[in-house]
Amino acid sequence: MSAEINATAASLLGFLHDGPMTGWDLVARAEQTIGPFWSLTKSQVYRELAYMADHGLVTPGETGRRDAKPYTVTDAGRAAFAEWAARGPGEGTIRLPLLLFVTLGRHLQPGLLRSVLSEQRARQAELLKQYLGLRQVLGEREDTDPHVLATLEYGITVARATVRWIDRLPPEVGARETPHTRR
Amino acid sequence: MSAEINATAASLLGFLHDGPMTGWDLVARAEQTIGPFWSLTKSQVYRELAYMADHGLVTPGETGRRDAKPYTVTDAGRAAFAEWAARGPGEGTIRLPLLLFVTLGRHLQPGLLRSVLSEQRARQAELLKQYLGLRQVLGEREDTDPHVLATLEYGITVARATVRWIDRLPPEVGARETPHTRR
DNA sequence: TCATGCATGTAAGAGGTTACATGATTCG
DNA sequence: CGAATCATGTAACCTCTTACATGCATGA
Repeated sequence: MSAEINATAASLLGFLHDGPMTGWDLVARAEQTIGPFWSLTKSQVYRELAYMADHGLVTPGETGRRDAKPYTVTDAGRAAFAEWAARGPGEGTIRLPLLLFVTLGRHLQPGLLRSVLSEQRARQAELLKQYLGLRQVLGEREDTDPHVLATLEYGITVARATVRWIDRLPPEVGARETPHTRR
Repeated sequence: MSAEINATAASLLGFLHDGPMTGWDLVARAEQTIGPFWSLTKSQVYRELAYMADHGLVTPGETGRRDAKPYTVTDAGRAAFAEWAARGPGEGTIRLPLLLFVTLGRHLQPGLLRSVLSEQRARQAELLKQYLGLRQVLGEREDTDPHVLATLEYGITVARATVRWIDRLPPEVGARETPHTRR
């Protein structure tokens, strides 16, 4: 049994399966391939890399230009990754501030929820446009990993669903003092 | 300017706008009305209640049966809530382990991703069924807050979208060693 | 030479989870 | 009387964010 790792470390190990990378590379890679669904900061990355190096899951290579320190995944690292994967993705904690906002809409200043929703709609529509553009580009390349494309597809699906959800919200949502509030 | 509060405290304050509640009540209420999109634990609830009582945003009432201590929101509390609301919901950090899993699918044991996806599909379908039943029940009652209903509607929309997304995934997703992996 | 991008890290604090500990009340 | 539910809280730990600090390399 190898060292236990968390999902953050596992994501780094996963990326390292494609070859040695520096912390900086990893941040960029995560941002590009799964940014919208898996946030991580450089602080976390350097911490997890240090932890993993300590436990022999990765080995630092020679420092290249500009102090770049590439890490390579070891056999133990691959084993730890496989163990993490075998545990499955779990349910994960979901915290969507927008939904909290909507739920509490009854107690917000008149108009606030409405403006927040229209802003969100614009944001999601913009995101959708970007995703569609990206799909176009990636879809044309032959070396695109279908898994990455699938993630993108999820983004498209959800962005689209969110926009439609906002459009179909009843007019009472965002209105002040819905009947049942009175007591 | 009143004390700064975080989204967790704000959610509690929001719920308290409907009348005094104990920590226990708040946990239950959150679970019921927004559970799937806004997780919180009792540890957090008691911590935030203590903090807010300290800062005069809520006042504990007399201990009722079984040590139940109901909290009432104060004017300062309402002000703090309004300030939080004025800041808007922000973008929020999203971390969906399933999507990370899919992204890294190329490096998973053959079949693992496939089984994870089919399990997720079942889970989402089950969730969808529950949501639809709940909508039926809540929709018939006249005192249902349309905002709560709207949140539920989002759950339905996304669950449905997720199921369809899984159903439409190309066969390569979950398969071992897609062409571009070879180097 | 100066701004930008590459590159690594530390420190402090906020937020969130899990396990532990305790006790009252109700219902069967 | 015993199990389930109600009810509060603490302690330890993990994770994540933000701000700070440093320095090299490249290109305009």
